[in-house]
Amino acid sequence: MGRSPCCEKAHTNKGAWTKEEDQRLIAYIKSHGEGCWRSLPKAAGLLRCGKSCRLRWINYLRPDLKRGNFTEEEDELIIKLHALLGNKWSLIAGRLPGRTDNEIKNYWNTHIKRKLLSQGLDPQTHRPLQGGAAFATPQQQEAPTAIAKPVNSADEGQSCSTNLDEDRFPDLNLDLSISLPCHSPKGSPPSEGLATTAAAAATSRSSYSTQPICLCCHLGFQSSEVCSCQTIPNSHVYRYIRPLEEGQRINYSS
DNA sequence: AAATTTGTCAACCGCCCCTTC
DNA sequence: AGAAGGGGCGGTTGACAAATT
Repeated sequence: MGRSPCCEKAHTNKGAWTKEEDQRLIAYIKSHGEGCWRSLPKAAGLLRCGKSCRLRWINYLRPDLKRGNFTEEEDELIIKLHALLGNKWSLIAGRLPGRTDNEIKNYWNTHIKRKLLSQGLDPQTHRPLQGGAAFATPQQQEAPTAIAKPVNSADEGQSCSTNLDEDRFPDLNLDLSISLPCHSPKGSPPSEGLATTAAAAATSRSSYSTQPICLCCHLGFQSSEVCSCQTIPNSHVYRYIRPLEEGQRINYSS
């Protein structure tokens, strides 16, 4: 019994994608859209596993990808989001438009981990390593005992914010009970946008709150260019983060 | 210049969750 | 209600490039 394999492995290519395969995949998705990944390879004339096609598209071929080096602002956002969410790369990626979970995961493992270690921080817990007093971000340096507790499976979807956390980490609200507005007119779902879908998914099992929540504000970016919650006329519309324009920087000054 | 080490990142693997029947 | 299928996620691997010896 058991499950059938996701594809016929004997007749599929593996390894690096060729330009021709890329072109085939792009052309197919352009004309048919993203659909059933399982049947896509055959339909597109590709000798690839459907999962492989999906991964290639999402991580490399998608037109809205940002590419290029991570900015300092993105660094800080990743660190803060990781402190909140743990290794939930897809959720973190959802707050960084143009970045993929794979890209962020790689970046974390190759750069940020080392950066945190050099600052005397445990990359997993964000707590100071033995006897260390260093902190990850300039803002965190202002709260030398602040510790962000990563979400674990037990408390995922529940509020993890405490008064103690708020005292320790004034600029980083750890309340993860981000949720859909229960008073949303006609029960309309959160609006479009990359950033909203992940958040909605992350909270789909949690209780509903009555206040719209801006993740930017929660992460201490409320006065930055990134945060546009103040300017959104419809308070029912969730815009956790606005994509940075090319070369745009977050203004930390408050 | 060649050999070795280290770093980076695209891609794969296996598991889990959600949806459908 | 439960099994099966499909998509998505996180961890890991391996190929390649760059740096060092």
